Amino acid sequence: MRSFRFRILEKDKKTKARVGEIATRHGVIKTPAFVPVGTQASIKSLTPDEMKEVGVQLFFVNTYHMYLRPGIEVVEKLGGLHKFMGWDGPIMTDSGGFQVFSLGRSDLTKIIEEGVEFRSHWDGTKHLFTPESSMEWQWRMGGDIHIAFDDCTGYPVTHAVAKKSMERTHRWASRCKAANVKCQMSNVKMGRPYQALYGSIQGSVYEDLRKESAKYISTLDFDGIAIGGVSVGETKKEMVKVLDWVVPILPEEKPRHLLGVGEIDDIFALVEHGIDTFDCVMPTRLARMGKLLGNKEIDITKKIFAEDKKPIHPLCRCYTCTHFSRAYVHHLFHVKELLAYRLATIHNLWFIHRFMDDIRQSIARGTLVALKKKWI
RNA sequence: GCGGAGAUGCCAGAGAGGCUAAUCGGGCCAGACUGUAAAUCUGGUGCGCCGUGAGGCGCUUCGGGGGUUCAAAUCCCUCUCUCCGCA
Repeated sequence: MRSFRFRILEKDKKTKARVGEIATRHGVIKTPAFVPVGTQASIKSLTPDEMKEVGVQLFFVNTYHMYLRPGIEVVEKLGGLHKFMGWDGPIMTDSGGFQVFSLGRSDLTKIIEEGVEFRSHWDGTKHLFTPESSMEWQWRMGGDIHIAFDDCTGYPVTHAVAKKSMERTHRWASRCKAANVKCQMSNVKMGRPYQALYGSIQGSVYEDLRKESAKYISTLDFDGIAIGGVSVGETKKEMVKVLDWVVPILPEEKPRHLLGVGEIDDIFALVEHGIDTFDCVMPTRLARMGKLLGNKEIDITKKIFAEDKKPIHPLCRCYTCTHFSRAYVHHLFHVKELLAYRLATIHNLWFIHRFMDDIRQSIARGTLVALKKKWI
């Protein structure tokens, strides 16, 4: 019995945008949805109550980080991710594949056919990650949606390198699928609910590779498709081209996730291409740097806000904007008070979730194009 | 009043004859960040000019004034002001 279902509710006539619902055993996700990143089982500085209040439907936890600390066993012993962190909504776990790229630049990883040898960024110890182990660990942590372990191709790379990397991702995808089948069988035996798995597409900025990857991953009967290897240094135009190539090949009825993109100006492009969910660290990271989202992004650390009585955004209804002045938030940043990061994160996530509300509504009403004009 | 210490760029604080237009911080300004080794990182921060660039040139700066020296934030004299002890 699959406690995972995706339904398309409305389609935009002018673009490929669609409104839908992903049903998981921990709740329904209205799509298109922004997925904030909570790498270490925490959206930095927020409590689960605050996450809810701000509109988080689903967020992203990283297997690599959780494996190193506190360790998969600890999470398991504490009853799985949901219980461990006190969040009862849907959770998506990433495979650790991105760390091939992000840590790889500092020589902390070594790719072999078997998987990836990681050097812990905490203490330098060596650890082997394989498609099978990533699947098992994600299964044991008990997230609702898992991502296949892929080889995230860097940028720029030659066609030959990208091809090799993509082919490895494909072999690993098959292994992930096989491992996942075993996990699901265990779930049935143990009376545990079904956990979804998304396959991951690579291929860098090469049309033939991207198309090949989209076709191959689509054949493996994943519950959803993730597009990876994007926002690794290529231009925004190149990223959009990848979507142009890939999305038409993907099965209509499966949810599509784009890995690692989500600046405000990207979101229209994603949604118009029929992307259903996308995760990004940007709103939370920018918040911690004092960059607050709005019609105009402001840097609250600037001196001009030192005595500004106005809220961050005049029309915003978030907790931060309804309770505090720019001057106060500026002060908190200035003295590095922890509350600064929290208030800023609340604002940015509230903002982007309201923005997604608008996007969903405008797709349903057929006014997406108009909304985009208003913003861009 | 006596004795002692000190006055350095927006702040704080090094420097004790040439390598100093002046270390390091902070502040300020600018930039970066997209499946988080990120409450992070990078750059700029006297004025003017030349060079695409590396860089170069000139001027004005280390409390005020005056001196010594080829050369002074650094040595000497003096004034002003601050601080600490003792009265």
